[in-house]
Amino acid sequence: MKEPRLRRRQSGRPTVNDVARLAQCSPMTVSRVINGSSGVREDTRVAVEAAIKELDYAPNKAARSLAGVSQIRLALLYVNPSAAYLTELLIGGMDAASRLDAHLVIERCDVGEDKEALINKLTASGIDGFILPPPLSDDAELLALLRRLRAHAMLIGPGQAAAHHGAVMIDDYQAALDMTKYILALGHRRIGFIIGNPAQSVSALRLAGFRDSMLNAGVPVDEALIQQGEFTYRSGMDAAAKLLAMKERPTAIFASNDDMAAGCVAAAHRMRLDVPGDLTVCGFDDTALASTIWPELTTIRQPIREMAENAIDLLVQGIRLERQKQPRKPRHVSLDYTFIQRESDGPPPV
Amino acid sequence: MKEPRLRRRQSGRPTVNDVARLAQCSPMTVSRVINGSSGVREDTRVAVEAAIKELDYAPNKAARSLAGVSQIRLALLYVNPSAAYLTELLIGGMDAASRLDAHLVIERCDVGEDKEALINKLTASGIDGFILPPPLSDDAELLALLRRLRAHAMLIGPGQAAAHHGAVMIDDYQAALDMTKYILALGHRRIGFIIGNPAQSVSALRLAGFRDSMLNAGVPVDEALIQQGEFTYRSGMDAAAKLLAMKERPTAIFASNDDMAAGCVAAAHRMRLDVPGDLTVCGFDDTALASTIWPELTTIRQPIREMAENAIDLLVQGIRLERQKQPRKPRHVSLDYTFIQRESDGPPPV
DNA sequence: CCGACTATTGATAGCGCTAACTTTAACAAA
DNA sequence: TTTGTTAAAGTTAGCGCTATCAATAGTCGG
Repeated sequence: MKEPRLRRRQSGRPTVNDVARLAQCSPMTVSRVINGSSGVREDTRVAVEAAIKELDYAPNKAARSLAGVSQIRLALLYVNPSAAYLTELLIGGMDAASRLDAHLVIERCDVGEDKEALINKLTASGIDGFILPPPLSDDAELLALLRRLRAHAMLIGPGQAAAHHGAVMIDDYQAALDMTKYILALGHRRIGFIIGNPAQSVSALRLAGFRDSMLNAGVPVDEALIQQGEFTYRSGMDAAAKLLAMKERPTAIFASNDDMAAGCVAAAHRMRLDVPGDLTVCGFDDTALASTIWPELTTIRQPIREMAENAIDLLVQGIRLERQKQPRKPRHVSLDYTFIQRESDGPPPV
Repeated sequence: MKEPRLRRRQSGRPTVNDVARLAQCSPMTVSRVINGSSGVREDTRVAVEAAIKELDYAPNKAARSLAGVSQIRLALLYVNPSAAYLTELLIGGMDAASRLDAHLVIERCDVGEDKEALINKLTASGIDGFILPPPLSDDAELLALLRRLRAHAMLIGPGQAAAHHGAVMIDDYQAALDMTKYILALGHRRIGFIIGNPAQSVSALRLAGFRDSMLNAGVPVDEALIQQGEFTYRSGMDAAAKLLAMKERPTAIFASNDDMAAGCVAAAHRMRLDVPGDLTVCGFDDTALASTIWPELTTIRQPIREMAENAIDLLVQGIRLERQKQPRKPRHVSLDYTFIQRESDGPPPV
């Protein structure tokens, strides 16, 4: 008679069998509960869930994937590796992906690139869904392409929610409204505004928020004080130079993002204007730059990390549902922004 | 008589069995070759390797990890989520980790935090190794702690290689030497230098590079032109303000990082000095800021992504070797930096 | 030339989970 | 009662890989 071989249970972790024993059912039933399949009586499900909780059981990922539960693979596309929000996006994304047991790949998608080829390559390599941060979330061509391919996609911070894709955003309009209201409350009346890159639809929203806030306050908008920028430092600096060269110059400038606001500060300094003594400057986004420069910028913070987490949650959920033959329905969520008051604002000079 | 069940081979991918059949051996032998175990005759190994290549076989990760090859888990610690290099570090790290089939977790390690508790928690949760970017790579206490715990760690860009941990770095001394040589070649003689945060040892290396380059060129160093900074924009601005207020002010300033260099530019602009017309400013690191502001900074680029990849490669290698009972020996590699010439330098004013 | 020994290779049995199929239970219809 | 029908739970058989042990071939001294 042979000796039985040595068991080689890997970790001390409980398995489906342990749970099954405790819940007095078969491992298969436990598996069904875990995967939320139908065909489990309510009381059985409760018993199994209790056992899972008691043992602090967590399914072994390798085993599931080996047994055929195909893993969800997501691609996070980016354009500019030094975009300030990318780090937070990655951290949030990786976190959510590992929590949901999805595989996340990061892929660069440059401006000039053949996007169709890239998407096809990724789809062919088994990518089930895409996360698109700005400015890709505003790339109509890309969105149309993804729609045509019936690919799952989740947009982060798009100006307007594309009906066919899910999206996670903040209320840019309301945030700009709030910021303007704040600047008005400081006593400013001549307020300059620098519009962002017109290709990104948040630019229009932020401008609308500014306009409506002025309107609400009954302060007429001097169109000369509204300058076009393109979200770059340089464009902010140039726009501010124009504004500050006017004979009746603004006492405050609200730039549609932090880079441009930093450019405003630089322009002001070149003209020997003190910020915030002679000029209030406010930004938008709370990127690293906002708290790097001096004075640190008063701005609006977007909860980037949380947005990434939400995007991945919803995307994974959507893909899982579709795999269970449920109809697809893109979800849109709006998260709260935060007003960050720092050192670049103050009352108008007397 | 029963019908045989449906096979459920998952993907079209070849398996060990396919390789074994082609190489005319058992799957076990294939496995041995894959894992580099000893005890396989040379000609057998060659045959198996050929078969692997022919079939373009890649082992199934889930199956291996299920079968007991324990996965390597690494933690990348960071302090400041908006540190400019973090994105590149993450991208490089994720890439390498997924290529090597290691699991990477990203963990924040704040300044005030109880590092011992954090490390213990991570170790307990099965982390096998740590990646430490600056400034953690210079945190003597943390390094000593890791050494005490006999944890694997890989430092990124530390000033001096800790003997007990591996490290990936560039030659900061040589880079500073090169930059200084470049500034000298432009014709500058009165060159200001802003030292970085003294707690990070790269600061001393960069200073030494500057000094030696001046020495080599036979240009005496005016100690008044060497100012202490702390790697922040504000400190760079203040230091530059002092330098530029001198009656015989420098015609060039070499700041030990980009944030400080950006501060220098701001200080110069406030004094109505043109950069580079009246003042040359050079930075170090090529962070996003360097190409955000105007004028864009001439600086030194560190190959951050590549450094992260190397760090993970070496760390995984070290851990694998130790698991095969080989002695541990920390490896240090030095990668090439790049000199990036942009718009912030020029000949001294006449 | 034989047994002891070593270097290779092979056979077997899982790792933890789930797809596919079978059985049992439960109940309505005939 | 018998039979059909369906819901719920159980059985079986792997997924692709490797640890462990068994077998085989080759080596060497006596």
